[in-house]
Amino acid sequence: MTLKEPYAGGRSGGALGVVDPGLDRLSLGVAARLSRYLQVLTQARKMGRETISSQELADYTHVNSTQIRRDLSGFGKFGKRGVGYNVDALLSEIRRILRTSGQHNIALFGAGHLGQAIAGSDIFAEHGFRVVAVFDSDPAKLGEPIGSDGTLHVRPYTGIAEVVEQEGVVVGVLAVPTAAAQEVAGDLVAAGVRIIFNYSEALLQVPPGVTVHTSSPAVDLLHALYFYLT
Amino acid sequence: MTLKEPYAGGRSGGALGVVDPGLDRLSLGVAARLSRYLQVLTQARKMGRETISSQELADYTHVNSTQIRRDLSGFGKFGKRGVGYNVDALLSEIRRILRTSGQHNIALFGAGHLGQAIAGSDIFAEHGFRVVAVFDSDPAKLGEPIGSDGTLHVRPYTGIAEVVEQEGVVVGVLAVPTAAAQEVAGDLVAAGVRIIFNYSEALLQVPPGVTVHTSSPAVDLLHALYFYLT
DNA sequence: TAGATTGTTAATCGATTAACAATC
DNA sequence: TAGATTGTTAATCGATTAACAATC
Repeated sequence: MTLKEPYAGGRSGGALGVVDPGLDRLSLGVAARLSRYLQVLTQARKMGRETISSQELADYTHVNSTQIRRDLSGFGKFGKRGVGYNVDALLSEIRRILRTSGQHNIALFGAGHLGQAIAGSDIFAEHGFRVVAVFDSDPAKLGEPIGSDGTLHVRPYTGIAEVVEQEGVVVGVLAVPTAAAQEVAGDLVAAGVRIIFNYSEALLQVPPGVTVHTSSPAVDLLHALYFYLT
Repeated sequence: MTLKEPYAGGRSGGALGVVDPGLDRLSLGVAARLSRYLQVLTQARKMGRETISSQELADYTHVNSTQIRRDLSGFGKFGKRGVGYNVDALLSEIRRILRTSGQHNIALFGAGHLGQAIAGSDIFAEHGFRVVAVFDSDPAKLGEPIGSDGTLHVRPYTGIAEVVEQEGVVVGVLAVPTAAAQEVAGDLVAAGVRIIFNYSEALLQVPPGVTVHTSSPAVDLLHALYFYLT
């Protein structure tokens, strides 16, 4: 590893020696960890914390504290020895590194319990994402208000392509029954969406170029239980 | 790496050379991946699939196919060259390796949207876990049926310790508002629970020896978005 | 000053990847 | 047979960990 190459997979920048931090492309691992730090910092700020140490971040994220210091030091010297990191300042730095400024629009499918839990979360708004449409094929739910800000209402499951185009949807979130997931995924792909979040258990078939991320609260819990119960 | 030591972190067994597979303790990484294979296999079986290749497993889990073959070959030769793995047989093998036979009881806190989504999931029953109690402090919800089998009803938020003892609860799942999470966590710890799943955004303070796993559907989505949107 | 914590190096470990013989 | 896929090795890469000087 050369001079100041950030510890970030470093496949770009290469021979320059000095790399403009924040312009280099992040590796998946670094991006994932930074977003977890961001989540803890956001919560720590709400709790009124002014500084936080790498050890505390490690306790909350289960990422090694040396790893955390190394991740951060690749982009600058954000901490104060003997004190820790300023919560507000570090939040800003990580937001800058992750380029969280952009506004990304999400379409949600399924207004059942999970869909309502997701639509009602204020996390997205806090991080620059926005749920712009909620679809459900149950006529009984049509028009029902959903989400926390009172502006969203459940739409019928029609006209996906028009909504995707008009609202600039870049991510489709599937909170539908497993049996319905493949159909919705197909419609999303046809509408031009390239990122799908699948909270069902379905094994989705999508063409190359479309990314599917599958996870659900119950499956997550299940995976983690294998860790802890042995 | 010596003779037949499974590729599994291998901190036990050591000099023996031949290690009884299935009795060795799994590393965290291997256990996590095996449980993901299990999830895909379970779904593949429901879809009527008889065999599956390491490449297909890789597509669905985003784990490298060589890694999958290596994970599995540490415990035996389960595949057929040119064909792939038999879904049923591999399911049994992984279940045996993960010792999924045990019955583990879960207490759920919060009967809101997320709580109902979790309680209503049939994943737990499929994998040998059981939600034995659901608590909520909202009097309007008391006695309400919850879950898919009709036997569970929402309990008032009292007598945690008694329920934990009588029902043999080993895991507490928090699907409560962020502001309430710390109080419930404290009560769970006092009742002797050592594994807590936190679906709120709270940064929980727990004594040493207690494991907290924090994640929520919305936060998961957020983390993953940083991958795909750049 | 004394204690705490960062920033950084070095060593080790586990995961990823490419490659390919074995074999179904 | 020919094609496909496993089981396995070797090389590389990224994560983890220990250690510690720098310094707040």
